[in-house]
Amino acid sequence: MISFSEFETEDGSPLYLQIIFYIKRGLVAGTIAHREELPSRRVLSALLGVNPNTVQKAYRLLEEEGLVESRTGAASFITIDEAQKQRIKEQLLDADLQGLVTSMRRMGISRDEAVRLIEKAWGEPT
Amino acid sequence: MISFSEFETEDGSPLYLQIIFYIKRGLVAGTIAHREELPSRRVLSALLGVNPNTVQKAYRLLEEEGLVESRTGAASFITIDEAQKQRIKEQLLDADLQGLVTSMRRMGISRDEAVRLIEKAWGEPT
Amino acid sequence: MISFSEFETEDGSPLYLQIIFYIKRGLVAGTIAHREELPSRRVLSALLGVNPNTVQKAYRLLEEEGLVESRTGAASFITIDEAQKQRIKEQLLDADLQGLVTSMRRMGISRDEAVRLIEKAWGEPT
Amino acid sequence: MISFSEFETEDGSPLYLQIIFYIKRGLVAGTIAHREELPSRRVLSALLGVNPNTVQKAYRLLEEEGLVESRTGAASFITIDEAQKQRIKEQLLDADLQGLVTSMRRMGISRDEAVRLIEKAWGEPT
DNA sequence: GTGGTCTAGACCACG
DNA sequence: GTGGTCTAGACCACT
Repeated sequence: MISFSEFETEDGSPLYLQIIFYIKRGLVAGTIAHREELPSRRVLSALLGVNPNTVQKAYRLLEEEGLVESRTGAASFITIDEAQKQRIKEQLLDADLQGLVTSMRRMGISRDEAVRLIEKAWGEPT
Repeated sequence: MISFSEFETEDGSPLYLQIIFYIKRGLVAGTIAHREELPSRRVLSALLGVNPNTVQKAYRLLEEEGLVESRTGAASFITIDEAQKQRIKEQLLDADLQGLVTSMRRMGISRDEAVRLIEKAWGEPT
Repeated sequence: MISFSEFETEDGSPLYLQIIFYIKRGLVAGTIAHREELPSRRVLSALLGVNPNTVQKAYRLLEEEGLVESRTGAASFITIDEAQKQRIKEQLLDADLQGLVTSMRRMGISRDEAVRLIEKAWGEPT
Repeated sequence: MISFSEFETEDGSPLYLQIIFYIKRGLVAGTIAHREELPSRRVLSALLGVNPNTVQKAYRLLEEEGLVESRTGAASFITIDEAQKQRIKEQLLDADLQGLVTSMRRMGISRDEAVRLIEKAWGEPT
């Protein structure tokens, strides 16, 4: 069963997207695996303190993307292969990196300065 | 007059916030200076292809933050000092870095790998 | 539920103010009572033929004045006590009377003539 | 020359309409007469503390209604006959009375109470 | 179903 | 030409 213990709501982006990205990042890291079960809508909504409809929307979109399978009466579960995993990883990384580089460059920060800032923000070299 | 030639609309974040961040990053970099004029609502809205009210909302929030002054019938302009500039720089950097580190860690990426990815995304060492 | 059957849009004054005044007059008359529900944004906007946001603006301003309470997902309702009712009554009457007297005096109409005109406009002595 | 000494800006209705109504009420009362001169746009705007464009808009609308004649290089002046005066009087009175009666009735005020309130607001029986 | 927010276009007063 | 306000429609999260 997927754990949402590290989930924390962030900025102003829609909650259902935050849930989707949380799951996708777990898929990329391998902490969420093929055939793994998703918490039920009711359980997850209680866990995250959001509305069941919001969870449902996230699950529905993941299902439309082919990453989740649902069968009435049974738990939903993850379905993913290596090709999809690689595609998602690139998507997520691209979004993260492009945003950061654009932002920092616009702020007049050099590449080396950016690297120092990131190393500092990262903390211990995990 | 502030140039918006490098502005490009992004993902799902609100347009008025994108305008605000674009201006703030210019303030931090020094490419936008104290007493510099902002494009009028009509001009900027036409340039960005958005509604004049969206631009106005961005300007109004910047005014409430004390970074813009507006007077009916006259152009709006920037007002900023070094202390504010420093404060904004820290805010923007914090937001950028925290988001990146959280996302990449969750994806199982190591610090050194992250640095390599950023250097590659940056391109030439500006 | 508050009825808006007698509502009719008037001259050039803002629609959201007309809605506010309509409700306030009902509060003064007692035809709208404490804890009574307001029609939802969608229902009232369809009824009056205006945009839902116009209704929302009226409700929001009444909420800021402490006369309405709203909670996401639930109906908005009236909250008023006798002191507020009295204060509103005086405000409304002052506005009505001052406007009328100023206008008629400027038109060269005498007090007695004004009274006759009002009695005639009123029709049956309700 | 028409005097605007008693003019005072009111509620939220457009300034150019307030100027128009001020003039129309003077016409009805006879304190503004046929062939009387209007102050120039510049003079009146300075007198009322509003923008010349606002005065111009009021004059233009009065001209379109046939109540003002302008000749380039000369002062604008009033042009009105008894029939027009009567028509305007009825229009203004209708608007005043209907608004008052509707408002007070909706507030649950009786006809006699209304008359007393008006007499009190009027003050001395001019 | 509910209210909250974001985006959009027209009108007003002002310099 | 400028900024301020009113009206409008779509989307989001919640009961």
